[in-house]
Amino acid sequence: MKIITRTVAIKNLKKHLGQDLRKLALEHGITTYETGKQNKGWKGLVLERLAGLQTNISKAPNGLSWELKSVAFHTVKGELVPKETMAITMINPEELKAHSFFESHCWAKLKAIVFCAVEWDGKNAESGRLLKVASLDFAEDDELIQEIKADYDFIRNKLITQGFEALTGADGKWIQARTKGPGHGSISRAFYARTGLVKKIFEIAS
DNA sequence: CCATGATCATTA
DNA sequence: TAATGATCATGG
Repeated sequence: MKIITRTVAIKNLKKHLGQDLRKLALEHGITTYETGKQNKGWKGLVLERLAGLQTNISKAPNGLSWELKSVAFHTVKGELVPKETMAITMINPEELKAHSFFESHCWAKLKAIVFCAVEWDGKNAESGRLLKVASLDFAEDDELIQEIKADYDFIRNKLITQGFEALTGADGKWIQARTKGPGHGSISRAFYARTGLVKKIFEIAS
């Protein structure tokens, strides 16, 4: 199996800048929504494919390598802004209690992340152009990181004092602990990056 | 069956 | 319009 580094992945992804993701999905045999069903994760799968990855690094329980994320952007008054929040990683209550921010998967992923901006028009995703690819290297003393850490600590503290169930998407300024489960009664949680954070990240990366 | 991808639906 | 909470397809 071939090892894909961040640099290589970005290089691969940049070859597809400006292209239509939907078409690429078709070429790679990835189901989108055309089967009549709704595959909400297809863009992520396509991107992973384009980067040269196998389709199963997604689980990344150990966060050993880097993360590939895509964000939907839409245009507001001629300016490109993040349309939605972005999932960062699952929350494991026990690990959240045990680890500090810089020990967490959240940080491990955040500091080695590769963002893909995707233009997203409407619900059906007919035109999904790959807008931009950006890699990021956060420093621990970064001002922004300190604020994110504060959010992490807040959420962590709430988990410890009020329990896992008390967490809500309203917590946190830059990151949030939103529900995210299989979707049939079973509910778990994950860290999400708010749109403001996504925007900031792109400003830094530019 | 559950974890992971990320969006969709609902409400304020 | 924005924000939160819930949901779906896929792979192992």
